[in-house]
Amino acid sequence: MAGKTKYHHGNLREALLAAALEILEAEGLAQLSLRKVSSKVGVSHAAPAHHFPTFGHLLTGLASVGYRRFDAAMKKARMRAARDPAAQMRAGGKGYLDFAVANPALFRLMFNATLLDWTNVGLMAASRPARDQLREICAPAAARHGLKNESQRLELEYLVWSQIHGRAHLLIDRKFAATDRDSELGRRGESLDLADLLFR
Amino acid sequence: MAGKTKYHHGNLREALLAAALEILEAEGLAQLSLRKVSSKVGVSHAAPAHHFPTFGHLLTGLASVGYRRFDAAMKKARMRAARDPAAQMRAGGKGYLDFAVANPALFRLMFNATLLDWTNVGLMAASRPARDQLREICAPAAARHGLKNESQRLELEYLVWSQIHGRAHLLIDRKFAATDRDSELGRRGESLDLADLLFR
DNA sequence: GCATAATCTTGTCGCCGTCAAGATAATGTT
DNA sequence: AACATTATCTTGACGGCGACAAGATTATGC
Repeated sequence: MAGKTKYHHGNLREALLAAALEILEAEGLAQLSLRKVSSKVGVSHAAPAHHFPTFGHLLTGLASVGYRRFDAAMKKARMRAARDPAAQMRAGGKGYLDFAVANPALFRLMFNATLLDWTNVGLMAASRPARDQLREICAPAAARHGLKNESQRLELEYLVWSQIHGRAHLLIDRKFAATDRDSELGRRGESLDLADLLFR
Repeated sequence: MAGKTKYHHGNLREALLAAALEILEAEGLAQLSLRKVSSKVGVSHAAPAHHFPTFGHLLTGLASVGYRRFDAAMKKARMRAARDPAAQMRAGGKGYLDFAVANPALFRLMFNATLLDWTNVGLMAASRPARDQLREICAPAAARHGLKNESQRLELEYLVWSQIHGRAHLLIDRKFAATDRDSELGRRGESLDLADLLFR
């Protein structure tokens, strides 16, 4: 089943995704191509067609893998943290940032609406758990501020999400001063923290 | 000087940038190509080479144009607003979001570190004024919170910047519920605002 | 008026995504 | 067990792409 010189690969779809992920983070999205992925896996240039009809389908598959790892990174960070609301919010943010810094090209891809097919059921399913975690993290803060209607609760989620999402983007796009990046000052937030402002 | 059938175009560099901007927002970055821009302007496929040696140089030129308009959008929004610190912060954010929503593809390009040459002096110069506005907007809040050292002041700027930058990205990547996008609820922040938290 | 440089065109190359047609292997049916 | 059907992979081709080279045309400076 895992032979080398077989006409049928046996696990081509996953092999293509793995190879594509390596190329994506090593060389960037602009250097990612179906033909390069194919040759890395050892199949012909047209082999991916049956598993990924177009290049866009491959990107959507990559994003699905990314969202599962993204969700896992946040869950892991939160489990290591204390259970109080502020600590959970900070831990979720830390997992968010750690993932983005470790997989910058994948992170950009996952949040680029123009490159992905968001009608794809696999992508929708893969991205839902991370979104649910955001809701869990924000629920205590919403209660703390007495937000009752759904729209107010949503707006708080947008505030928290925006802050951490923007920090992730600015970090991977090198918009923070080098000294702060290296000392993780821009990564964690020392002097002023959104969780501080929300829970004080 | 503005003749039609001249061997020398006369203003090719600006014409290429203008055509590229149209294609970028109309069809997206993935559909932007030197050859398409060339044919839109009416020159040969190799004409841009002297003004933009590679495709990356064209993107860097586009980003420079973008940063100038970006700075102007924020300045305009702030001039229309009241002079108190909270109003100035909200107005700057509104200009930020308006620009991103009006030019989503350009906005993504401007903040994608992997696609641009940030050693380019034109790009550095074009991007500086917008960064300076962020400092102006945050200065009153830093004083309000008694932040003295440079690193604390910087960290506050990162907090404010991250929040608005993340909101811009999430907006253009359609991460906010449709009802909220349409009613501009996700765009402005009704129930909870970072300026509220900082200046209350 | 002439040399020099700047600008644009034509032609070519290899890489790309995509499609078509055919080869090979796995699966299901009897 | 034999056979048909389907899934999977290969080879070949097409046009579009960025980049480079060589030559044509125009502007600039002496």
